[in-house]
Amino acid sequence: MARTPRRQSAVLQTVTIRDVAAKAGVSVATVSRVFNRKGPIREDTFERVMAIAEEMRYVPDAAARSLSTRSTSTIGVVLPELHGEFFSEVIRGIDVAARQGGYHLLVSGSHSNSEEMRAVLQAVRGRVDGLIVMSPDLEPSTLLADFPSTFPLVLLNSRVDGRPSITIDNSGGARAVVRHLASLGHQRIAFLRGPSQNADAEQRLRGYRAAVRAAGIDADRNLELTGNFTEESGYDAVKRMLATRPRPSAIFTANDAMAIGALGALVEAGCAVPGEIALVGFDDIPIARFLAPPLTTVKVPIADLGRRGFELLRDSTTDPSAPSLKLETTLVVRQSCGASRPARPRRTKSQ
Amino acid sequence: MARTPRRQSAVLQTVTIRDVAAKAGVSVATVSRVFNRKGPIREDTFERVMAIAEEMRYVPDAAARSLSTRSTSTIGVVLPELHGEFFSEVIRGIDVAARQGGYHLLVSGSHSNSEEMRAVLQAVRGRVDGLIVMSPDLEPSTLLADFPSTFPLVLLNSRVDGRPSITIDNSGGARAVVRHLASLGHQRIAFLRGPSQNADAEQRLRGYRAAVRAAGIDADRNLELTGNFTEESGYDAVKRMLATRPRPSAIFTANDAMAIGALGALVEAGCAVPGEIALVGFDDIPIARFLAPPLTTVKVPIADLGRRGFELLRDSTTDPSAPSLKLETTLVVRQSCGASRPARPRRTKSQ
DNA sequence: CTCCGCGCTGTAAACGGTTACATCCGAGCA
DNA sequence: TGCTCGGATGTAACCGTTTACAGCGCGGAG
Repeated sequence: MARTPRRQSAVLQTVTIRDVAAKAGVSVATVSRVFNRKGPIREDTFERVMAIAEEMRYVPDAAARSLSTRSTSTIGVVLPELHGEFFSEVIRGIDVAARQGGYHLLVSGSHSNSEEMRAVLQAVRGRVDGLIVMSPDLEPSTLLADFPSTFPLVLLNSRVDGRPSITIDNSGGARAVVRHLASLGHQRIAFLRGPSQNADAEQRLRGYRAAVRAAGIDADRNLELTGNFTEESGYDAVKRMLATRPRPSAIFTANDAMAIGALGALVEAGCAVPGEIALVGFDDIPIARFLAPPLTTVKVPIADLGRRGFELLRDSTTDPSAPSLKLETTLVVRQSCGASRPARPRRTKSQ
Repeated sequence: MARTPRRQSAVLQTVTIRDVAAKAGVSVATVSRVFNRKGPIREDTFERVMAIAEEMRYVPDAAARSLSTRSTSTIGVVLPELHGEFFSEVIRGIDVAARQGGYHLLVSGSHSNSEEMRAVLQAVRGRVDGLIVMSPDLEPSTLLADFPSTFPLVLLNSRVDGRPSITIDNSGGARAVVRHLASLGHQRIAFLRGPSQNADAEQRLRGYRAAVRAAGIDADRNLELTGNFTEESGYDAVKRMLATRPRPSAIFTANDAMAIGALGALVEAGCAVPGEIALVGFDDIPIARFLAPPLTTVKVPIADLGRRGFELLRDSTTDPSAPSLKLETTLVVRQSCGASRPARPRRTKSQ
């Protein structure tokens, strides 16, 4: 009862390891050994197999190899968003490190709610050897509940017990800003908060509060304005704030996007920056230095975040000691804070 | 001679379709049919298998499925770069469309030279069902040489005979700019070129030339300045140009990055924009509207590029008629061209 | 009552590699 | 010459699915 052998979907390569073996007059094991440079192979056998393989345009099938090996050589990257300077920079950081290490990247973004996020995590798992997850808004511990603790996984910008993670020194950055402004003589420094469920936003807030207390300057809770990381919310918050008295002499926004909005509101109100009110942001997105005046802000090492994330993932498979680490942030003084300094625009990305 | 059975690398799931079948008292075929909703299955069998699978936390193995099915459900995305607003927006466009269609994204970027590019294409192939490739600088036809013409593949922003592609109406956009400037009375419009091996750059140049000729205004070849899409090159070129006479009354740059550099040079020289010299860019990157003055430019539908790319790829597998298409660009008039108009900043990305 | 057809399910052969173990072969040695 | 030993290679089980085909039970037609 001859079965009709299944034939592949036309599109992919037709030449298998068996074809190569037959043509080279060796066994499949030998061909496999040649391709993986494993086990003892005679010089001339090696050459011959390679030549034939080349000639036949043989490329090992990734799926078959994965099935046998139990390892895809790809890692998954799950971000809340794919769009924007910030995330693309993270991905790039991971990409260069990963490719160097012989890994591919399976990315996925745009998961607003946790249902979607969970689904994506499930789908991606099984196709990857490890996962880099960034979930600033959603509580990650619940999302990761049904990942065995042995599954290689590193978190970016959030922490879960027992999982390695890479975070940013948000608090330190915020403290540096407040110290800097205080040293310039500011007594009333307003803080424009980010969304309260966002971990970064909360840490920046805590840094602000700690530094204000430490500097012994005005700690009025009315100085804390609410925003949600969007430019619009920055505009609105500052618009409202300008109607109140006494005004702060400086505004520190929890991210640069809100600083842009804030700047719009200030300019609209005819309020000189930094003359009447100084302005400082957080993130150092590329636009920051093109604002008028160029924005003083906190630089976060975004690409590093990605690179270190990959490295940590790679290492965590061999050494599960989970050495989470925190990356330094640095204050970038431009002109919006009042400590003026010239700045010639530098080269940026094309297109 | 009992072989020691191979056991998986500890990390991944241990429960296979056989385990589920055994526990549910059915055969593997039935479990498979339940999971793929294929073939006739009795209601109660379906429920029981599903329940057991859920309970055992069974997740089908992607590699095995791929091997059997000859289809990963992922598509590859190869870009020259991953960083920046432009590319991240392309990826996002692809991502949302792909996820909706049940596909995953394998991305790869940062290939400066064609050797690297070729290697990446090889590595990615076999792991994906199709490929979306963007290679504005490198000649794509040679890169794609050893891809059988049946391999599903679409090109972004470049064309190769017999391959479906999505391009942007660079020429039309450039013509619109020149027409607009001419209608404002400009007689001498300089053009700041992009790198000559870049296809987009060349098309924009051609559009500029055609429109200048059509408008019957000054077509002096000295009006064509050389640049390479970087901000720096824009700065340098305009700096040099300002030393010559007669000056143009408007500068049209082949992308926004160069416009930023150009603006820097103009401001530095005390040259009023648009008062003395009008300025127009191309791309409409997000920074564009935050420049002082806000930059008039050509908006290219970046996310569409990605989405349409995916759709074309999906369709091309069933219908290989390769309906390449060209996306419209639109002129966005802000203030740098002299046709003033107010603009309230709108909401942008957070963080 | 027999036979047919159909709905549901089971069996086992692929899919294309990797790799444990067996085998072969020639050199070195007693 | 017979034996050992190790390097090079072959054989075939196994990775976890999908799916062609076979089988079974049952209701209705003849």
